[in-house]
Amino acid sequence: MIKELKDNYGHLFEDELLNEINQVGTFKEVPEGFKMIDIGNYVKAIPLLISGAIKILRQDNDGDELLLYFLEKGETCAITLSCCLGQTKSEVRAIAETKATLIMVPIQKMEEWSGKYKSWRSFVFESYHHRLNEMLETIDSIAFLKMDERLVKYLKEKARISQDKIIHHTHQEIAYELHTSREVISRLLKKLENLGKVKLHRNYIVIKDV
Amino acid sequence: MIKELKDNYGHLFEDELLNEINQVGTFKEVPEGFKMIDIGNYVKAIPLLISGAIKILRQDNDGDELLLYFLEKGETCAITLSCCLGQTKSEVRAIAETKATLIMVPIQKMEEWSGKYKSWRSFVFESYHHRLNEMLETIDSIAFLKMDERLVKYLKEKARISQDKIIHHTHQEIAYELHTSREVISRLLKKLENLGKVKLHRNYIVIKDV
DNA sequence: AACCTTCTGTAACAAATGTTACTGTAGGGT
DNA sequence: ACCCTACAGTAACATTTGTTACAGAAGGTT
Repeated sequence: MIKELKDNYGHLFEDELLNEINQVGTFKEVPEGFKMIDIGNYVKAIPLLISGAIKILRQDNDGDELLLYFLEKGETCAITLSCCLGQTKSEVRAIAETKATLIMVPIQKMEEWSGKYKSWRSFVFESYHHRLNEMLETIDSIAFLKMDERLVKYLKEKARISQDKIIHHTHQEIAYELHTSREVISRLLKKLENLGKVKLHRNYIVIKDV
Repeated sequence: MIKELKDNYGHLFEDELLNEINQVGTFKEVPEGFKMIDIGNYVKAIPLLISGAIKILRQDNDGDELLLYFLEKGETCAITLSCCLGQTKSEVRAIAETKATLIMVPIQKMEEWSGKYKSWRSFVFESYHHRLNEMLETIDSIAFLKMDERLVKYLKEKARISQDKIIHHTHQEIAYELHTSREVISRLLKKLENLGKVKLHRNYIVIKDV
């Protein structure tokens, strides 16, 4: 484990802390689509992402979903950190967007390391900072953009995260994540296809020029 | 100053930290409507709110606004904390919603106290936690609620914050904060009036039963 | 090949929100 | 008292988004 840890977090943490993480952390590999945390779950460990991506979703009382943002390698989930400290239930759902590898650190270490290591504090604060900005970005999209613009942004982001010009999602799945209906997505995708920006297929979409 | 400090933060911080805050902090009183931070500003001090409320607004490139949430007494602005650490520009605007009093702490103390005082760390983490949850709440409203529901929620929140059944805003001002048009707000307010939930007047609205 | 399920395309319509345009009026300033 | 300006009311219309309904195609299963 020490190698992946060093590669991804070596520039952030001092050797002593890396060693501690190595001792108490457990390595974990999850497949695409794996549900890591659901709404209402208690969080027992802090995930440090080594590879892959995790999508974070919000759900309202009627079961309507909305994609909030992605976690990528070298990042952790600030909402999880937040839950650890307050011992509160998760307000969001986390699902592996791609196959992912991570190191799970017991939550007790959180407070201990915060007092002991400046680099850990910086990491935690930086995570919060990053996450707040992602949330602002999400709010901007929902509040200020029309659905067609949101869809384009979504397709770009998905392609970037998976490093693939091919988006393996049905229109229905996209509709869930953007919180709209399948027909609306079909309609807008068809417009994008007519503009030559995408090529539509059954179960996947090829990004051409967005 | 020590009294207000003790009253509002005494249960959170140990005496030693309270004394430090008292020494390096400066007391500040701002009138309603005072613009405390604008988008693009660098943050030079951390505000600890003693009384009153601060509203936090987001703005897009076209100048369109959106109310994010309020800060109340005993709270600080996590986005500000975040800016302090990263030395980045503010992504939001902060305006006094009511007359407010606060203690301004130089940002250099932030890191120093985080290592030194567990209570300060808890306070900072708790602020982030609270703020992330407020952001989720805001996202829920924009994503899942219709404008009429958002308006009702807005009126309730304004009344609670100002502790006043009378909302001193024009329809245009409400429209800005909810990011819609004046006509839409007038139309929905009129509906609420017909339902007996509010009473409309020029420049103010009386909340009856929402 | 025949069948079945899931996905996509699309039209027609409904509802919500945004825009334009104009009227009346409250309330402050002179 | 008169005028002026900002605010509120409202109708008519445009646009966007959501809903219903159905047809047809892709692709796997038997």
